[in-house]
Amino acid sequence: MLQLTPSHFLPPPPPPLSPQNLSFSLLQSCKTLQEATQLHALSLKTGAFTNPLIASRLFSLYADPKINHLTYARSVFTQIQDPNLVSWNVLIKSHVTNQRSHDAVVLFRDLVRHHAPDNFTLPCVIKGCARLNAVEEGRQIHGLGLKIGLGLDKFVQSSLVSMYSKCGEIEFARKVFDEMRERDLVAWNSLIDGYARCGRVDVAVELFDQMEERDSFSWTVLVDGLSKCGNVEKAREVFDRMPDKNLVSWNAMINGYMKARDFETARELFSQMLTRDVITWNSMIAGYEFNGRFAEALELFREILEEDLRPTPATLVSVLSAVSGLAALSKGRLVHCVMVKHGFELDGVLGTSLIEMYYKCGSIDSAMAVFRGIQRKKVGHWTAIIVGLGMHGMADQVLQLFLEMRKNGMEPHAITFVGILNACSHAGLVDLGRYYFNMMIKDYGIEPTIEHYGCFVDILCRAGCLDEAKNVIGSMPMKPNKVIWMSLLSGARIHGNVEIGDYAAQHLIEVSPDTIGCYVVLSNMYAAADQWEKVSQVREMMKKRGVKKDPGCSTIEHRGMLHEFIVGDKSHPQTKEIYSKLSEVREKLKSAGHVPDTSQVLLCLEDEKEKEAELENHSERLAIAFGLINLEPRSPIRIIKNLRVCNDCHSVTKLLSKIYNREIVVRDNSRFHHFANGSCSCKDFW
DNA sequence: TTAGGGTTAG
Repeated sequence: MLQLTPSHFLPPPPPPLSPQNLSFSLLQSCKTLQEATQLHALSLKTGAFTNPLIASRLFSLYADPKINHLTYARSVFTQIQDPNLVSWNVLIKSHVTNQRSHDAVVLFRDLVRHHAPDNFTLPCVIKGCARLNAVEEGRQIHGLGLKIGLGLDKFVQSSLVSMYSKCGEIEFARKVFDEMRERDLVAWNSLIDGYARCGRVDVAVELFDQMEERDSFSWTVLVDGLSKCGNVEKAREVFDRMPDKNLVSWNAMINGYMKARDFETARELFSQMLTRDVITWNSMIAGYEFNGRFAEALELFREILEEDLRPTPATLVSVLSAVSGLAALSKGRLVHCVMVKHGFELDGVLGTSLIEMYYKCGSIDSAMAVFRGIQRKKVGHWTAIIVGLGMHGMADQVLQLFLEMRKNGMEPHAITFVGILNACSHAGLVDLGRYYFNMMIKDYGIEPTIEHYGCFVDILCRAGCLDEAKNVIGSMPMKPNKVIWMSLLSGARIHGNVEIGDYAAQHLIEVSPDTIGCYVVLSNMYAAADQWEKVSQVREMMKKRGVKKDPGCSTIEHRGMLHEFIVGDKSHPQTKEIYSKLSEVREKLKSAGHVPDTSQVLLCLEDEKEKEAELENHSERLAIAFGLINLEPRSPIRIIKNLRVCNDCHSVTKLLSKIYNREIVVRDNSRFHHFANGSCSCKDFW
């Protein structure tokens, strides 16, 4: 709080106490936002605000890094009559420092209508271009700088070296660097960073060795550059030689080890660190998450909370993604609580992450609730919920939301259409799929990517339009990938077209000989067509190539713990109860008239009884039995499976949802199935 | 009245 002491009112020697003098004197001593707003109010009350100098000083105060209130700064700026170049520079700089580089560049365009920019303006806006990766705009500003005689200013030049380096235009960076009359450390460091970023580590090291003087940045950019290029050993050598290791270089090393999947060494460095910042924690968490080590990521998040550190949005993005990977819904709800407690806004990327976490954990209702609660929804939020509903097979709602989205003036982008096409595919909507595929191209001018083709081909294959699918594949401007051939193969299996199945399998094995799914589906297709000799051939091929079928694995969460079951598992402490539940299930299914569908049993079991027994031990059955035993009677049973659900498990789960009057949600390797009251949301297309 | 340009996660 600003203390209004008598000296503020009676400054010696006594000039006349005009509102201007009062304000100038107070503005100089002002340090906090509260003081600034008090002065702002005072200047409005006394009329001092109408003086452009007072208004400019007040504006600079709001933009000052210590106060940094961009909204107020902008608002005051608009009220300054003819703001001078200094005020413009301050405004642009504060936008760049507040991650609003796009606005900074737009403001720069306004500025040049009123003033010639100076050697303060250009480095700022060039940095903004670098942040945006807007090399073309940067190049134009470079040209402008040359035109107005700022081409040899060392700040302008080194900002250009940095901008070109960050945008991957290393030759231009080098050119500017070579033209510099006075190359200081900043210019050298930027260039080394540029060479390291584009993978030319040898040049980076050479430049580093040539330097007469180095500072901590020089060492750090080299350590980081080497780490990023996957040369973690060399990075460690430089790091070990580094005289005063700073926090950034430790963090860079951690990232290097994480990238190299050397978790032990990353962890070792982490525990050796005497001081850590939030980036250290984020690097560890993101590293674990990126490499699929979700439980370790969540464990570190728990430690962050225990140490009373404030997570950042970057922390939460990684953590939510780790939660999704494990489908640990209750942990996800806890993270959501932490976000609410710390007052994180959901208007940006965090809203998207939260929506994704919920639908990937099987709770589309919570995903929808988050979506509805976001005040200023952006395209990313609409897209996330559309993709989520699509994965949950809720095509009607997808199409309804798509309409709503467009009514709200939102322009769908390429991924929105991936979500829509995916929904059409899961719901078997072949005509609508064609309609939206064409709408995307004609109405929105979006070039279909391989993902769009993947969905579209899948739509056609599921609906049995196999010849049309084959034609679309032939007309694609890019090489079909394994997803596309896999769709055709699966479609051929579902619709019993062995000829097209053979054709698809041939291409699939060519593109991706290690795709296990290919052999499984192919084998299932031959099995269903009673071509057992071919089934054996496929098995031989798998053996020869060393391809093994991943064992089916299902997980279920109970009281914050994840329980994992593999096919035929007998390791769970509740095994006895689980198998006795399975016997009960078998009886109930039998009385409901269920006949086991053994057509997809890959094992060459001669005996029908053996085949049936194999099905009964499928991992999701064990998980469902566990859920029936342990979960509250009315709570949904949510299961995550690593493979595609087999035909028989699908029919069984439908029946069980009716027999036990339970909602069962199964996430397989590509989508969700909501089983309730004897039917599934996928309408038996999957 | 600005005090510039260079490093780590996402």
